[in-house]
Parts: sequence; C-alpha cells; structure tokens
Amino acid sequence: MSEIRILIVEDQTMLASALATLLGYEKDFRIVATAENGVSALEILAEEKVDLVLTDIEMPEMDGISLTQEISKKHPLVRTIILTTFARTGYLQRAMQAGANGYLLKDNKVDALANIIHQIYAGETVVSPELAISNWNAKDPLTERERQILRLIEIGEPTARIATAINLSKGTVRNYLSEAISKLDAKNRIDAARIARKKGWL
Amino acid sequence: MSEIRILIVEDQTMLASALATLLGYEKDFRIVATAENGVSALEILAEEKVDLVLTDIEMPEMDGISLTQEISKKHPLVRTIILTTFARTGYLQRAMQAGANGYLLKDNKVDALANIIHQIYAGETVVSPELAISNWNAKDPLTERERQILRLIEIGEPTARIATAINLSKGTVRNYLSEAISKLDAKNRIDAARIARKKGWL
DNA sequence: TTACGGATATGACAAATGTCACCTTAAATT
DNA sequence: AATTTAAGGTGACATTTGTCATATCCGTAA
Repeated sequence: MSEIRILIVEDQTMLASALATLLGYEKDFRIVATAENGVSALEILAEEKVDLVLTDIEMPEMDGISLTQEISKKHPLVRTIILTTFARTGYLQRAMQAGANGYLLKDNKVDALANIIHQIYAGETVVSPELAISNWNAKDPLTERERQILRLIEIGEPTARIATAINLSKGTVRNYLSEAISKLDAKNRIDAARIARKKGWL
Repeated sequence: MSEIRILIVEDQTMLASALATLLGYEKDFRIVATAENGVSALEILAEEKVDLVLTDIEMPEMDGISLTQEISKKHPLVRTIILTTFARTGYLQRAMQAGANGYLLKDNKVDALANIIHQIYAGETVVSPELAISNWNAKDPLTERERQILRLIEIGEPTARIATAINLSKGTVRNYLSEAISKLDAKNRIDAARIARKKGWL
C-alpha cells in the first residue's frame, strides 16, 4: 500500500509543527510540507504531488474555505479536511459546499486524526458529531451586500466610508444595514456584526 | 537529575494533546496532566506536585493571567509559562506583573519549547523576541471605567443599556466613550473597542 | 482651611445611525 | 409587450452618538 501524501495548512506554527511531527510517525503518512496560508498552499500543490490537505479556516491571505474551493477546481483528486476551532454552522455549510471531504474540530485528540485521515482517504466524508447534530437549523439569511457591509462595520468603518469603499450611496448602505439588523434581530450595527460573525456568516 | 513535572493548561484539545505527547518524549519531562482552564488547573495544583505550568491565555472559566496570579500566591515555587497566539503588549505586561516566568508565542516550532522550558526551570525569564522589541512603547491609556464600557460596546450594548448596567448616567457613559475614542485615536466606539482589544487592553 | 484633582452629571449642538415609504432602472419572467 | 423582481437610490424623521463646556461632589494635599 502506498503512502498518503499530506499537506498541512495552519498558521499557528506550534500546532502545525506538532501535527507534522505526530502524523509523520504514522507509517503510511508522508508530510509533504506545511503552509501557513492558502496562497502558499496552492503554490505547493502546483509543484508537489499531494493526496490530502489538512487545513485550518481562519488564516491570513487566503482562508481555508477559499482554499478548498480552489483545490476542488484545480486539483479535484485531492481530498480536503477542514480542521478548525469553530463549531459554526455557517462555516460547515460553506466548507461542504466548497467541496471539503471532512470537517473536524480542534477539540479532538490528535490520535483520532490519523484514523479519520484514513477514512477520508478511503473516500468517506467525515464531520465532527458535535456539528452533525446542530447542523441544518439556522441558515444564513444575509445577502452578499449585507455580509460585505457587516465585515466593514466590524473594523469600525462609518457609513460614509463604507459607501465610498463599495461604491454605493450612504442611504443604500444604511438601508442594507437596517435590513441586516432586523433580519438578525440585533440591537444595532455592532450587535448585528457580532451575531453574524458568531454564526460563521461573515 | 530529577524530572521536571509539567502541567499543560490549554483549551484547544488538539494542541494540548499534541504538546503532551511531544514534550513527553523528552527524557527529563513528566507531563503530570492537561487542564482546559484555570479552575481545573488549580484543582490539579492542589493535589499534585508540579514544577512548571504551561498555560494559554484565552480560556473559558479562568484565563491564563488570572491563573498565573493565583499560582504566584498559592504556589510561589511553581514556574509559569504563558503560551499564546497573541503578541499583544497589554497581555505581556499583565502576564509579567502577574508573575509569569516566560511569555512565548504559539508562533514557534514545538522543538524550541523544550529548550525554553529548561531555561525557565533553571531560573531564567524568557520572552519571545517579537515581543521584547515592541514592548514598552505603548501602554494602556484607558481608565478602568473606559475599559469596562468598551467591553460592553464590543457585545453591541447601546449607551442607555450600558448606563443602566453600570449605574451611571447616559451622559457620563458618552463622556467616557468620547475620551476613549480620542485617546485611542479611533473613528468611533466600534473602532475604539477594536483597537483596545487588539492591543490586549480589554 | 483652602485648593486641587478625580469621578460623575448636565445641557446643548452637530453628526451619525436606524427606519420607512417611495422612486428608478435594468434584468428576468410570463 | 406587459409584469414582476432585484439592486440601488432619495428624502424625511426620530434616535443615538460624539464633542464640549461647565457644574457638583468628595477626598486629599498644601
């Protein structure tokens, strides 16, 4: 049986190196490389043969979900496993839609990982049970515009600057915000951004 | 030479288990236990002999800085190493004041950890170089009231509710916010909360 | 005692925010 | 061709937010 060639994408160096070392002990695993964001991961994928990518979600430059999308497009044979802290339904849905083969929480022992990697390499889809349950209850009610604006709200941009940034009138931006606030049942724009973020919709 | 008895406090199970395994390979380290927050860490400290605690900062129940304070008080001989993602000067300062013997970023390879643990066990104080540099330049300009209010702003509370919550008049709350915004050179309350959070002042 | 500084409050004003009803334009649907 | 729908815009209005000058109360230093 041939070895499984694995690429680890994780911006927290300590975890990345620990995973590389520990998974490297498995006889049939070969850690090809570790990358600290999606962009460098894609560079490696273009050059090296990789069977399976283990990736975090929240990373600088390019996040794990966009990476998964790119992999589905450019390297359809490569399996992708999302490994994240966040049990957010929004993330899970987007990850699966992007073509992920597994979605695991960092809330598991490393030991469990090796087995799961084998399962997924064999063609199964694995989702952390914590998520499988609370899965299809609430889905993202926001439009792309609303999400876009909330992302700017989060970093403290006032209406006027948001309007300029995305080429809309101030009034329209306020209309979208008003909609978002009402959809999310929030107290104000800050609350709306917070709620959306917590659900994994941003 | 006797072994160094280590307690790992980290809420991200995957990293905790990985560290436990990897550090456990060192001949003179003995991983006594892993805890997932400060409270259970203190319980273990009360029962087991521990020489050194390796702790995260952001955890549920009791954070790593409060834990460090408690350890300094109740177990003054135990060394404490903070291990965190955040290169925030505010965290560093508070950690050192709480009596930490080391402050490391999760941005290092695991290999480096073993050496540093030896150094710290030998009595040295170790701070990640990334932090040592940009250290004493900016210190928290906020008053306790301002911090308190910014923490409520973060979760989307409007002025009126904040005023009720902390027994001040609406006007006073707005005055404190105005002060905070100006001190932090922020665009508005959201921006102020964001900046303060990023610096580790909340 | 008096003076000073800190914490809190008030009022006034401008600017930003939240809500709503209604308008325009350009697809997409029938 | 007529109609619906989606995306964006406008104007009006009430509320909230941000700024500032000024005031009160209290404890402490001179």
